[in-house]
Amino acid sequence: MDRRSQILTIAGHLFSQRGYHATSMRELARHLNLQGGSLYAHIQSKEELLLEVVRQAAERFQKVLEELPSGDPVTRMKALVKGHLRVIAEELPRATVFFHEWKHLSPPLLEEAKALRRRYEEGVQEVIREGVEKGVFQVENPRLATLFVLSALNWTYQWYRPDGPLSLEELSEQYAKLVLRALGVREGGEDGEA
Amino acid sequence: MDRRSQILTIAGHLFSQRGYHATSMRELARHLNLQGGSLYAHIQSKEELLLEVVRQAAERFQKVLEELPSGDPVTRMKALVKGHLRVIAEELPRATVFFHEWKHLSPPLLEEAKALRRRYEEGVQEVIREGVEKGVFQVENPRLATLFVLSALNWTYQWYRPDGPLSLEELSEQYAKLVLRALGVREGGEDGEA
DNA sequence: CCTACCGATCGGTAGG
DNA sequence: CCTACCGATCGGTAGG
Repeated sequence: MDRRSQILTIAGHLFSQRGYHATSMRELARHLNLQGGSLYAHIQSKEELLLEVVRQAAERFQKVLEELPSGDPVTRMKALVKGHLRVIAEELPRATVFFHEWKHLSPPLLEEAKALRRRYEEGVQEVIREGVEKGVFQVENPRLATLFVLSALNWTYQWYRPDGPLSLEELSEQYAKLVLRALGVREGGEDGEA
Repeated sequence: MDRRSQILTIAGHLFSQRGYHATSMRELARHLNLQGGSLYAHIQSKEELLLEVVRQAAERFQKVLEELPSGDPVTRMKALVKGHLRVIAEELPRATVFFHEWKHLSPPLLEEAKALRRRYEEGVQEVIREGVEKGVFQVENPRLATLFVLSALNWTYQWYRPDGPLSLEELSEQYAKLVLRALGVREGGEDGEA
């Protein structure tokens, strides 16, 4: 891992824990055994650092959408829920920055962050819309259903901890069931009762 | 509204928009036509201000729990969803601070904020647990179901805007249906189809 | 990657 | 509630 990647990783940790504005460049430098000013040999500005972390997270989430299995909407939705939760589990700091700290970017860079988030949300919306069109999902308002699902998914970064009581596998299995039920899918997938 | 209440209201707006650390006391003072130092005639510290805003929001959310109708779990859950969304609609800045900015408090005050949030979350959990015990809600893991519902509810402050396409009434009606379905309640409440 | 520094701004206080 | 101020810290740069 080159120096710049190291900086990005530590910046992700600090931004997610303390928040963007509460993290100073000197503090970041200290974690890398550098002097404050030395950071600027590798990066342009604090804000560029924030955007870069957002980009890394966006890439991971986007990959989940791209690697979704083709097939019936239930299978796709399950894979989406599991993939989303896996990214959060594996990339908690970056995911946190993606969900929150992006707001502290200012106009030129802010637009890119918004676009990255919008792109992902539209991907989720597409999966749901497909299911509705095929009559598999039964919801009155697909847009609202999407917001509901995104809300349930996104907020998980607030409470999910890798060392929690539920394994990622169990968690995402059950979470997928809850999502599918909300979307009006009648019980009885591959594996039985509810 | 006395001066202190005004300060708290504007602080809520600024903290929710720019974030706690990105809001300076001078900026807050400017919005109140004061000099920076004059704020300290009414408050003790910036951090006390943050906690106070959290307290105000917590009070509103807690009131929703206290005023829940007694009766069957479905009715109670519906009222909870509607009440929660109404607080977010009516108190968006304070709600935002309650959901996010509280993290920037430090240890003595932080504990109180955590306790306020925990109390509300346990209230929600109780409503769900009741429904499960009475056999009205059908979920494998009540704790996880609670986290799911809280996630769906809490994240709404991120996208709900009072001037959006859906009225609060329509929104919360449909949101309640999605929540109830996720909790395994079969269709057909007071008002028909899905 | 360090040393040394820049101007700006921060939260908060004293004294009136 | 204002004026005037405190020490600390901020993001970033020059020059090596």
